[in-house]
Amino acid sequence: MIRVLLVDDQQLIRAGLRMLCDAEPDLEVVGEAGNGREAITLAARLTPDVIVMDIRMPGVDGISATSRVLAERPATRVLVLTTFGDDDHLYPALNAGACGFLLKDAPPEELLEGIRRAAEGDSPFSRDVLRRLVRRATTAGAEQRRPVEGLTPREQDVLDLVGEGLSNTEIGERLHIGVTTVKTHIAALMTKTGSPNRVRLALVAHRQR
Amino acid sequence: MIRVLLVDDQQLIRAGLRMLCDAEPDLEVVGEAGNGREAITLAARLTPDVIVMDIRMPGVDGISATSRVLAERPATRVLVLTTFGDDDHLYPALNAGACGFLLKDAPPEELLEGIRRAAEGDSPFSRDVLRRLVRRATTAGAEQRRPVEGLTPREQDVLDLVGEGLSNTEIGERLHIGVTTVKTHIAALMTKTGSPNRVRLALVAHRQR
DNA sequence: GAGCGTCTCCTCCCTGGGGAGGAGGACCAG
DNA sequence: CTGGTCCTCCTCCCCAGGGAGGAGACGCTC
Repeated sequence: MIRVLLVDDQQLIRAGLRMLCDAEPDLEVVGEAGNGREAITLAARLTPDVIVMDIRMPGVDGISATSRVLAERPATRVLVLTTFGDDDHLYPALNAGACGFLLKDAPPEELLEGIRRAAEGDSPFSRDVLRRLVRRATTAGAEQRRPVEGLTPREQDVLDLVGEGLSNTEIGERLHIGVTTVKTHIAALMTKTGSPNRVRLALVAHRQR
Repeated sequence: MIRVLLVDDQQLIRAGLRMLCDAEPDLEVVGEAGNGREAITLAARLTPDVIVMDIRMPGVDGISATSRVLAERPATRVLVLTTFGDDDHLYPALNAGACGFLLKDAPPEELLEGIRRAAEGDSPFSRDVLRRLVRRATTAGAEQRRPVEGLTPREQDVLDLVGEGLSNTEIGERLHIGVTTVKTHIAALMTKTGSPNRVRLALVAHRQR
């Protein structure tokens, strides 16, 4: 028997979710909360297995409520159920410790299955939320190394140090070369990378690593 | 009926997978490949719905084979099935266009369910692979905003544009303020953030977002 | 009203960044 | 040997960047 706490500011939605869960033999709705503050107190008192959590709520929102609840009882599974799957809500929710993220336009079976999977320790995500997650993880990983073709090894050294935020004299000292030499390399780097100023060059250095 | 192509260099595993799939009424194994090269040619000839792809193979590996296959037929669903769930394989595979990533130590039902979900356009992931994906996406997302205490809103505006690599005059034009005002804000930013020069300031801006 | 913080802008000054152009020495391939 | 690339360094020049210091205007709170 999976003990569920429903958190949503619209009682109509809460009622719908409760009916949905009550029809399942393995799900038991142990309580309802209309905002984040109620959710925190009810979670502490009722110790549910899974919390179905809305994000946009008056007062304490679902993100803060999630981190507060998990600070008290880390074993609780928080499943976010919200209308929009935008990144502004997704990543803060995951950072707060939510185990899954479903959209309200999903079919009811997906929610019920998501609650069960959450209770089992799995992480249920709606299809396009998962797609967004993958894209973020892969684009973050794709920017690992992009060699910026055509740089001489010495220019690469200088570029790295520019990316560290060093001045020309500091770069010269670090590489044991004169300041004018550093300037020469930097001039070459700027033309090669098409950077109009030093800060852009530093950004290129960062994008590259 | 879901048409499946099995790709793995060990024929014992291929045989096991084939037996597994043949026992299912909705799955049909249309072919087997022992390396990436075979996989590419067979995928073109057999046009399977789902390819179950191993990564470590002699000759052309599963990553390259995946991108080659998807370049020809983008609608193909490639489901990676491998022994180790390390990041070295995961992100290249996703970048290559794999739709899912399962581990070989998963229960057989998970694989069968994964093939069905892949065919439906979903993205099946093993539990700990998904956990790794979430962690990467969130740690990448955790660096969104770290407010750098004590900055006025206007200073924050200027800091953002410095981070973009704009010059003082460009910043002034963008914010509709004079260059000297920009200088004032930047001076404040440098003392507040402890940056000795503009590039370091830009790095602070980037670390913050 | 006094005080405070923020935004705006000013002047004076000077160093460092950045463009243009040249030059010598080391190395390697044709 | 010659031509090429790369690294090194030079001069001349200009201006954007950056420090110091002051000041007026607005809006807030006490």
